Amino acid sequence: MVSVATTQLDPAEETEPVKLGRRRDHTRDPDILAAAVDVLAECGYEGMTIDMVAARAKAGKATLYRRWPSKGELVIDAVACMKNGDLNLSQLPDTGTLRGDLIAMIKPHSIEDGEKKLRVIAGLMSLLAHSPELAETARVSVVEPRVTAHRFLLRRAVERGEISSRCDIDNLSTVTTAMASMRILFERKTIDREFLISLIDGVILPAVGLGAGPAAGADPESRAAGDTAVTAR
Amino acid sequence: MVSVATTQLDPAEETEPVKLGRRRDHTRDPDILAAAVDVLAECGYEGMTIDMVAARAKAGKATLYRRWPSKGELVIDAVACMKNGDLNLSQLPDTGTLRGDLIAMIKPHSIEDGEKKLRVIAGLMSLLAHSPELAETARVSVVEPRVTAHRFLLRRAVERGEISSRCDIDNLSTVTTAMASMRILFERKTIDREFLISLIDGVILPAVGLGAGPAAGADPESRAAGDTAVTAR
DNA sequence: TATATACGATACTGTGGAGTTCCGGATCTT
DNA sequence: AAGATCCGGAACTCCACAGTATCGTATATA
Repeated sequence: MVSVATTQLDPAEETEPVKLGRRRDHTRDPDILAAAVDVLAECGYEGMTIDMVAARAKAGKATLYRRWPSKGELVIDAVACMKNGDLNLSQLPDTGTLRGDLIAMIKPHSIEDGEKKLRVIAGLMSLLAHSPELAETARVSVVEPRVTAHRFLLRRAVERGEISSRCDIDNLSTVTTAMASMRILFERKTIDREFLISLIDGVILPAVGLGAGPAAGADPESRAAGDTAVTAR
Repeated sequence: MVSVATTQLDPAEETEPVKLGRRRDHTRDPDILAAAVDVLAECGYEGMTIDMVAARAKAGKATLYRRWPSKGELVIDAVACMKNGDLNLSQLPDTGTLRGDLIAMIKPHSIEDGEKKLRVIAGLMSLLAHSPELAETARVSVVEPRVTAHRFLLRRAVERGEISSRCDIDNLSTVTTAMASMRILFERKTIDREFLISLIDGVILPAVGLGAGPAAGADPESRAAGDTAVTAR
């Protein structure tokens, strides 16, 4: 993480207080980091070169090195800036039923966003083992928000009395993200609405005792009523 | 994949039928591949050098290049040779109950083996996106055997009448592997017996309608009876 | 306007690793 | 025994990329 102090007028600071001449244009930092994320998603950490990032950001290579001391630091900042996805605040859906909430979380943009982030993580997976800092940054940016969202919905279902408090909320709130990661990273398939609904109806809901019959899960069309009503967009 | 034809006496073959002099010692191939797997698990694909592998296998660098045309081909063979784990044949446990079977699958050696394989996969994750061949080899070597084993146990439970045929066997047989992968790759924790049992009792069994009460899963100690009896070793 | 700095572009340096070549010694076939 | 081939080891070439330096230009402060 690089300290992005801009104009820094603190008088009690180092011996170089005031800067003359042209100022560094920090409004371009997000573009550079976004370019880095793009290249990371396509090429991985080792395949990514500083020239690629500079070219995609329409910036000079030297400019990047003026702002980040090394490729590694740039990548850490790039991964950290992925955190701001779509489900940041708890303005999560509240449909009154757990199934309605889970279905309402399925949004094309969120899927696309998640797939890209997973591709980025895949590209620097080999670094995670040797860089705990990067590993934690990646976890916080990619998996933690999704797991937290699911945990929130499950806890609300408990408070609502819809499901038992004895449910294994910690594990269940991780299932969807884990299964989606597996599908993208290992099976090289994409995530679609049908797959996510099969997880909800075949794993999550049966596991909390909300299966259609006892231990059901097949025939998801039979309950499409509460589905399409909620999932506009 | 390199063709490991050794003595090749087929008379209808190319114009160079018989080899004179010292023969290539193919009994050392497994050692070299095992060394490659070790280095891969520790350093990842980009961090692995041919010299590392040669040194660990106590072989010469030139020897490796006599047998594999490139680093990439060596890695593909190394990943493929990981397939022979412990649960290869269907000599899986048969305890009479699904829970007993799942618990009996928890063996320290299997866990250790799985963790190492996942570390290998993590190290070449960035290649999987651009090399479908390697991706498929990795999937077949690491995830497919475990998912297949779970699917086998679940189907047997269906045939036994223990669980409903409407269970989502495809998804449920993937859950444990997906959750374990997530835990190792993202959370950097290790897999232990307690975690796997929490998956069985908190996710799998409730999802197939075998929860203690409806939608239970906590308090795994309350059913330790069928547990320790089965899991010797 | 004068000065100082940031900018994009390009050329340059240094390094690490893939792949090759050569060597003396060992091992096989005939 | 003799020739052919393999072995481990080490030196070598080649190249891609991280990081630096330079230059002409653009834009800020004073």
